[in-house]
Order: sequence, then structure tokens, then C-alpha cells
Amino acid sequence: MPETIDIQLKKGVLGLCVLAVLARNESYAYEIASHLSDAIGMGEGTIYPLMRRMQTDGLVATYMVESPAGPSRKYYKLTDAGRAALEAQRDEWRGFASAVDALLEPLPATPAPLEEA
Amino acid sequence: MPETIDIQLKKGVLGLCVLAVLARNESYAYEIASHLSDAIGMGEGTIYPLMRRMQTDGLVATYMVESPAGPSRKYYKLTDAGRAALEAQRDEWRGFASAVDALLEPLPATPAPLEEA
DNA sequence: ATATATACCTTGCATCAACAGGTAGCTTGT
DNA sequence: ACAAGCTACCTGTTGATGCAAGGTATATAT
Repeated sequence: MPETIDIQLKKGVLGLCVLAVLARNESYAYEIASHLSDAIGMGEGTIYPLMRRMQTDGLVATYMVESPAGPSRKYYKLTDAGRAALEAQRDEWRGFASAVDALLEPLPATPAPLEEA
Repeated sequence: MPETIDIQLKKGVLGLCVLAVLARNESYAYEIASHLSDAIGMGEGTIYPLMRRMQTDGLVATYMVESPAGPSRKYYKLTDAGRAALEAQRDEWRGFASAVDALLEPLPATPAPLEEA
């Protein structure tokens, strides 16, 4: 993977990635950001507006946990709506990605048409 | 694939799709639009600003062809820069899509850790 | 008191897909 | 001659989202 991914490619995908990360384990924003920074090069500061939006949309719920070092951490977990959104968006992503992959495949070489008798 | 794809998912991807379509055959905008409308639900009117941008970026060259019905058609073909962009963007897309797919895979169940003796 | 690391957050900006609204040419039918 | 339908093209405005600059705050170590 190149060092940086075009910002536009990530549009609309980050929310799905957050849902997928939270489906594995409950997590706090800074940790999710670190995860997604490693996986797909997402900027750290991107996570907070995104988590706020997802909370507003009812896809996640939050709770605070004391940290062993530094300030308290705001943990996130999926709601039922979040799980439903994950399924729907995963299917949508897979359909879309498959369609794009199909476009990117070169067509098999077609034999030259036979000359008319 | 659901009836409609989230607009945000298409951000940044349409140019790559156009390059891929033109790698197969030279084509005119309306036809490219029809192709991409079928493949990934792109709106017809979206094609013209996109083709203009790609032409400005030197990725495509154009020529006019009389049409058997209706007005003349503006055909597009890839330039050398366009072919290079196709390769680079295809690699970028594949790396990105693979990374997203990896995030979407559920982790294998991990065995419970053994209790300490 | 200061430095460092962790953790959180808001806001303005850039970019691009959508699409409304439009022009124009050709064919066919009246 | 005109209207309708189809093909083909095009621009400007809008809206959504990722980015990143800039900031606050807490805990630990020195």
C-alpha cells in the first residue's frame, strides 16, 4: 500500500471501519484512531467528529473509564442500531468494491470476428 | 448490490473507473456514463465535470466523431499519463480495499487463556 | 514548575459527486 | 413547418465528509 491513501477514497468508509473495530472490542476514540491510522492512514484528529456523528446517529453508546496514565478515556460500544448499520454498510461496501474490481479487470481477449463467406 | 450506493463511497473512485473503462475501449462521455450508471450507479450528469477535470489533468485526449443519430460525440482516449495514473490508482484502490476488507473480517475466536498454576 | 505523553475536542477548509437546469442536433411523425 | 422524442453535451450550486490546525486537560516524571 502506498504511503498515503487519497483522502477521497476514505470518504464514507471510515464509519464502517469504526463499526467493524467496535464489533471486535469496545474501545476508546484515541485507540480506534490509532488502529485506523495503522490500517488505512486515517488522521488522528478525524476520529472525534466522526465518533460524535455516530453517537448522534445512535450507532454507538459511551462510558468513561479511568486511565492508568493520562486523562480518563471515553469508551464506545455498538448499539443495536450500530450492529444493524454494520451489516448493511458491510454488504454495501462489498457490493460496491466488487463492482469496482470488476471494472478494473481487463476483459479477456476476444477472438477476431470471422470474415463473411 | 443495494439499489443505491452511498454517494460518499464513490468519492475518489469514479476517475479510476473511467480510466479502466477507457483502457478497454475509447468511448464518448454519454456512453461512459451509461456504463458507470449500470456498474455502480453513477448519475449521468456527473460524467462531464469529471471528464473535463481528467482532460485538464492530461489523463485523456479527445476527438469528435459524427453520430448516426443525434449530435456529434466527443470521444476520449487515455494518454500515457492516463495509463500511468490507471496503474497507480488501481494499486492504491486494491491496497485500500484489501485493508478495509481485513478490518471487516471477524477475528478468529481466541482460546481462553490458561489459568496460572 | 516544567516537560512529556496520553486523551480529548472544535472549527474552517478543500474536494468531489450529485443534480437541477439548460443547450443543441438529428430523426420521425403530423 | 413544427412538435415530439431521443441522443449528447454542459455548467454552477449544493451538501457531505476527511483533514488538520489549533486548542484544552490530566497524569507522571524530573
